[in-house]
Amino acid sequence: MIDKLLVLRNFLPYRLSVLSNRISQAIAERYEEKFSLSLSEWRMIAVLGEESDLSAAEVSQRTAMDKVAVSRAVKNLLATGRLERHFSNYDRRRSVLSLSTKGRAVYQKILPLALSYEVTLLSGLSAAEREFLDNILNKLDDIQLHSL
Amino acid sequence: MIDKLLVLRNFLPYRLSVLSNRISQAIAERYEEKFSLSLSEWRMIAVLGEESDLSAAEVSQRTAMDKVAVSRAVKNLLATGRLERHFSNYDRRRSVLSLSTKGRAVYQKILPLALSYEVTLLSGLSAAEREFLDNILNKLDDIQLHSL
DNA sequence: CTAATATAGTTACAATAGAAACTAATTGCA
DNA sequence: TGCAATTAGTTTCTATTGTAACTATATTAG
Repeated sequence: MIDKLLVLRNFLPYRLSVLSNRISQAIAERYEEKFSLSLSEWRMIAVLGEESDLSAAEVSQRTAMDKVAVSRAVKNLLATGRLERHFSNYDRRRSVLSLSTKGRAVYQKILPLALSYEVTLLSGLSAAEREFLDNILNKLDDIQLHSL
Repeated sequence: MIDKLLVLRNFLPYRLSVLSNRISQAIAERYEEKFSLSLSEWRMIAVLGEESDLSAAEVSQRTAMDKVAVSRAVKNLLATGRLERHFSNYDRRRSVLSLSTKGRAVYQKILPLALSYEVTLLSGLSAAEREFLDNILNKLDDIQLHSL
C-alpha cells in the first residue's frame, strides 16, 4: 500500500499544477503591487512588447488566454494608457494592438524582474538539465495537443 | 531581434503555466461531466482515497489548496454523500474526514481515468527522460520554496 | 484561574473568470 | 447581388475564487 499512498504526490499533472501555481503567484506578487497589473495584463504586455500590431485573437492564441480575458485586459490597458488600438483598414472588426510609450516603459521595467526570477529558478539546474527540461516540455506540449 | 521575439515562448514560468492549464483542463473534462465533480473536490477525494481520517488543514497542506477551498469542497462532498466527517475527541475544532462508500466508489472509478491520462503523457518520454523530469521537478520545487 | 493569543474551520462579501448571447463586419455561395 | 454562415470582439449574467471577518475551541502567560 506504500506505493498507492504516493500516487497523488507523484502524479505528473498534479505536480505541474502545484509548481506552476506557486511560481506564477510568486512572480505576480512582484509586479501586481508595484504596477497594479493583473496577470493577464502583464501577459498581454509581454506579448506585445515582443511583437507589435497583433489583433486580440492573435494575442489570445499566443497566450492561451480566452478572448474574453483578452478583451478585458485590452479595456483596462487602454484605460490606464498603456495600450494603443486602432482597427484594420482591410477588416474593420480586427483590432491592431500595440504598446503606448507608457506601456513600453512598463514592459522594460518588468521584464528584468520576470527574467531574474527565471534565472533563480534555472540556477539550480545544470546546463544538461535545462536542455532536457526544454526538450521534455516540448514533447509534453506535443503529446498533450494530440491526445485531446 | 529574433531572440527577443522568442523570450516569452521560452519563459519557463509561462511554459509551465500554459502546459499545466491545458493538462488540468483536459483531465477535468473527463470527470466533471461524468461525475459532476470540481477540481478541488476531485483532489480532496484523491487525497482521502490514499490516506483517511485527515483534518481539513491536513488536506489543505497536501493539496496546496487554501482552507476556504477545502471547506467548500467538504461542504459539497458532504451534500452529495461522498464524504463522512466527525470531529476529534481531543480537539473538537479538528474535523476527521474520510470517504464514504459512495466516495470510495467514485475514487475507484476516476483513478484509472486520471492515471491513463498520465500514462499517455509519459508515454512520449523515455525512461531516462522520466527520471530526469522527476528530478528536475523536485529541484524546481525546492528552489521555488526557498526563493520566496 | 482567567485574560490574551492562537488555531480550525465557516461565512459573507468582493473580485475574477467563464459561458452564452449579442453586435458588427466579412465571407461564401445560390 | 443578397442572404446564410462565419469571424472579431464586447457585454451580460453566472459561477468560481480569494480576502477578511467571524465563531468556537484550545493554549499560554501572568
